[in-house]
Amino acid sequence: MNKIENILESKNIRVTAMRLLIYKFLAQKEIAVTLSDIENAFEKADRTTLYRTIKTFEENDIVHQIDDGTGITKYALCEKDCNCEIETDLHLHFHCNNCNETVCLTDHKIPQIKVPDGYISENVNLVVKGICDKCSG
Amino acid sequence: MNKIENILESKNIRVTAMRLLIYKFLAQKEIAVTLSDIENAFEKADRTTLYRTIKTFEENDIVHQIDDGTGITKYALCEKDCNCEIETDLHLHFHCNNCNETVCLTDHKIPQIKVPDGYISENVNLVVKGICDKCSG
DNA sequence: GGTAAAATGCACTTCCATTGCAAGGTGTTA
DNA sequence: TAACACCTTGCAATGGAAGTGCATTTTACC
Ligand SMILES: [Mn+2]
Ligand SMILES: [Mn+2]
Ligand SMILES: [Zn+2]
Ligand SMILES: [Zn+2]
Repeated sequence: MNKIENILESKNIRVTAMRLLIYKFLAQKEIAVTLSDIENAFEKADRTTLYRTIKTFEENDIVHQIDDGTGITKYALCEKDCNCEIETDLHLHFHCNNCNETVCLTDHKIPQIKVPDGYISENVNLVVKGICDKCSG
Repeated sequence: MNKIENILESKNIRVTAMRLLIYKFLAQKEIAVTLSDIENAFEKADRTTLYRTIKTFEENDIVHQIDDGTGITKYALCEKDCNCEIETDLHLHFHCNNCNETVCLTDHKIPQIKVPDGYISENVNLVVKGICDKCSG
């Protein structure tokens, strides 16, 4: 029934009111959010709590961090069964230069990237910048 | 003879002692550098001057900015005849998780990336993280 | 040399990320 | 249920990097 509780419990994270609220907030958003976004959505809560909640989610593969080049870290819920840490599962991110929103393109996996001899690839970050579908219409 | 002077002049940038020094510093480095790196190399100079010098270089396509995901902006000299702004000329960057250094892989161009219908790609940032050749030996 | 424009240096600000510590909750076990 | 350990939350403070305003110095040009 209460899916979110189950998800948290499956990761051995305590279910708290704050965590449920933040999880719901992330789930309803279709774009990556900054800590400030969360802060604005929960003005009663302390910034530190929100920060540490997100960090807890991140450490437990509930959210992944996105560096879209704006200089501000963004976060988005992982897909269910996603394996963020596996290189072949990495999707690309799109940042709109017009509306400034960043989205996960979860079904656009990052192609295999060749690196020179001697280099070992462990992880790839691919961000495309441009105009999103809402803004290009 | 004095190549650097020529480069600066060709971009209509005044030749100053500071700019020559910083250009030389960047040229001798084979890795991308942070503002702090430059700061440490020129302790007599003011941080703001170094900052604005780099910005001037950047605006005139003498250096390009690199966001390798560490959260600290890095800079590297552009290749001669490079067209940083042209999407097809973009090369990938490699960040070593061991020595923390970031390098331009200038002859590894970024492949064409497909984006969903309605999205327009203007720019791509591709950073591979892993172990560099010096560290993997 | 004199002048205007550009570069430099200093002080200050802003913004985001991160930490220490104390207080409040929760769950567990005797 | 009472005590306890452990986790979570809130508040205050810090740190690092980026950026700005303004006065002073330097440069290019006449
Ligand atoms: Mn994503
Ligand atoms: Mn580069
Ligand atoms: Zn948009
Ligand atoms: Zn290395």
